Amino acid sequence: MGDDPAQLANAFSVKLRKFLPNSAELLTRFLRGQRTFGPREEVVAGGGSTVFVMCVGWASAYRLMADGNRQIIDFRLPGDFLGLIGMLVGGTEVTLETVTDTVAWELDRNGLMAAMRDNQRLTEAVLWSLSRDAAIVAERLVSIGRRDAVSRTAHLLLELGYRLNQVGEAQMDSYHCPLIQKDLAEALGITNVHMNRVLRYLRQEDLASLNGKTVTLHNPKALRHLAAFDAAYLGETGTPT
Amino acid sequence: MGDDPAQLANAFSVKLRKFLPNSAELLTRFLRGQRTFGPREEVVAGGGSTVFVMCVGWASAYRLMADGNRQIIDFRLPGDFLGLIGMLVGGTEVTLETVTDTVAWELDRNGLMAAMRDNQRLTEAVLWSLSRDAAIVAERLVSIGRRDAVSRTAHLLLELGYRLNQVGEAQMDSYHCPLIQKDLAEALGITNVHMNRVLRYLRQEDLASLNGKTVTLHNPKALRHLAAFDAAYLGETGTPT
DNA sequence: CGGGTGCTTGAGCTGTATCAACGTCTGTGG
DNA sequence: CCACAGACGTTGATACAGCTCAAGCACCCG
Repeated sequence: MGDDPAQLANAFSVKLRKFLPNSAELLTRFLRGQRTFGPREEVVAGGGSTVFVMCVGWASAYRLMADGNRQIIDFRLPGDFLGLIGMLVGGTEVTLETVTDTVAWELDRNGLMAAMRDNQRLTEAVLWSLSRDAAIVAERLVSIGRRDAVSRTAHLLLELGYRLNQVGEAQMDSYHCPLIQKDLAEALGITNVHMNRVLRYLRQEDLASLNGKTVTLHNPKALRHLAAFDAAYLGETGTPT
Repeated sequence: MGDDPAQLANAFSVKLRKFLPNSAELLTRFLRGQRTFGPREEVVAGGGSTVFVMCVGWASAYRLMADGNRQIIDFRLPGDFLGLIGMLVGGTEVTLETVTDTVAWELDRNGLMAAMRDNQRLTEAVLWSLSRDAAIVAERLVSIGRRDAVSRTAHLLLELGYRLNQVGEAQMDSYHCPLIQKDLAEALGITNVHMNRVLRYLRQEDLASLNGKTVTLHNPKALRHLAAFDAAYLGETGTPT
């Protein structure tokens, strides 16, 4: 999957298909333009207030602390909105940065708001996306608050797999993951050194491994049990993996 | 604050006044009824899919873990929606429970969705509320992920003060807080024993205290510095406290 | 006045952080 | 083709924030 233009908004369409049968076509109406970013590049609006839709690549939303530490709030995958939370509540001090080469659509905020007035399904799609994003953040909050580092890691690896699967970018028990150990650590509230030890443990126990940008879930069932993972918050109905 | 009917939806009106000049009147159209709950009572929909708006009292949204531990995701105050996140993404495994005696309005989900079609301002108000709720959860995620227990606590006490202040339920540097130490601990990802020690520290350093259901911020400036608190994510513009 | 609920404190333990070093891969320029 | 630099991964030793277990205290209410 890559720079095939026909596929650019595919993830978005797939993700929101139950709300918006013709979502990609619809977005075109208030599209400001298609933007491309290199890896580890900050994503900023071209001017005025905008929202992005991820087409290709991974990004992260994070908070930079005064001491230089980062807390990654969420990873953004193809089909996800970027900057939706900050669209209405300003000054949230959250930075958006790509992980990989990225292609995104830049949407006009006012155009989007106006279109929502005419299209009930679009309104539901945006509300649903926002709710789902909030649910994902809440789930990570639960992880960091009440699960140990191993369970947290298992939970995140499963979540990413499910989310990629929902937009057709994951095989059964493995997927491409461009994150480095430091990224995972910063998302899970632990240090990169400890992240390394946790990954070693998961590898030794034959549960999961991250090798050469590929995550392999060697024992998804045990992982789900270990992390008490329930995909309902992602809008899942069944259990694909 | 209390059982004055005219004031019931006051907090909601105040909070959303920049979007909805006549919010309370508007909600009446798809109001299912007014519900009252005792303290520590689970809030469940009367039937069908509904959303609540808090009028009087405090509540919490939490996840119950398999081992009996709780992670409180957010406290819900007067003027806040209750169950908005779970409205569209089903089965999120989040329980809603009151802290105090509570009065809430129960709204019909479909009525709300329909009203949003006709009223752009209502759409913005709901989106804004959802965004703000998400921002609050994200902020707590940052706290738990990258701040120590003392800073986390300071941050939460400040946040609650600001949020209450926004709906006219907090004095300058103190407010009524019905939470017990265990509640705070469960929101901050620490144990109640440690919460106790943290509160003692804050008291000894003359920073803040929780005494007899009253939070007093003895040194708000130092607290804000300690927690690197910036109220922007709450939709603040200035600094009221 | 007894029991429950919440608060407080102590002692010891553990999961994770910190600090520091070394290994390994990859791309780059001489 | 080698040498080098830089980024990432790995490992060990030690420190400490916060957890667990346990006990006692203070208050409120029936």
